Amino acid sequence: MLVSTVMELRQLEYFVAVSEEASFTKVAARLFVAQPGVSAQIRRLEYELGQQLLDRSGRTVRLTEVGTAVLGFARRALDDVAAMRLVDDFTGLMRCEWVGWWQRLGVSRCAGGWPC
Amino acid sequence: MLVSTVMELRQLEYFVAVSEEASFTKVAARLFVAQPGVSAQIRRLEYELGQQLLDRSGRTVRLTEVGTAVLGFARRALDDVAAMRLVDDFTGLMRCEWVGWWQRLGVSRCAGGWPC
DNA sequence: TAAAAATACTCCATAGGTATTTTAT
DNA sequence: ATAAAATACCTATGGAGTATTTTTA
Repeated sequence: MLVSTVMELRQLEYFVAVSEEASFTKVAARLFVAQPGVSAQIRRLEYELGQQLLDRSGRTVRLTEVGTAVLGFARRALDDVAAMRLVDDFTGLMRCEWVGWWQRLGVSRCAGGWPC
Repeated sequence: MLVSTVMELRQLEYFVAVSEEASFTKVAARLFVAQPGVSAQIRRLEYELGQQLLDRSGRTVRLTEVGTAVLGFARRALDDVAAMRLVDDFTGLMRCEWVGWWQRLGVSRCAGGWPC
């Protein structure tokens, strides 16, 4: 029984992945973790938000209305974390060559203040 | 000795708080946790990013150049998570009355596609 | 009946607390 | 000397794995 939880980035990663794969099992394989772990983490995320994000009835997993809205913010949060990892060790500026690579992945937002 | 870590939202919260309070001890008091926990979490964050975010030499804690850059993305990630919690249970749309409150806190970005 | 998700359970990593030491002014 | 951060140590929570059951088309 769930009592209290603290949202974790891992939960957002799993949720975003499931929204793409439409399958807990496939996500588990893709992320090299066990399927029950994916189920448990996403369940905790839903519990913390107090809302059902995924519709598990039916053979394929589908996003709920709420899940669709939450997904956008989850992606943005993960994008921010990804950008955080691209800060240059020395200058504190974004590494432009990496930003290019990063943008090719479809990340659309620009942090502003970049030297590029 | 640190071996492997997974970034957590708690670490970002602590880091942002320390950047505001300029003190591990004050943040611990403000967040109702013990000071060594704050130290440990921020140390893990620095370890994972491979970069020093805070300058602890001197009486007051100061952001490094890198820390300043990372701080912006940490704030954005936490803003995204905050927005995630404002998705309406039923409609999947942002609760506008809450967005107003939220914006008053100084959160500047707009998710787009809001009904308001 | 076959697939996929949920549940039961066990174990171990680690987050956090208390106590103490180190460091810097 | 004092205040703040780091370190040491201990405990307990919970994250992840394996095995199994439930559910749905």
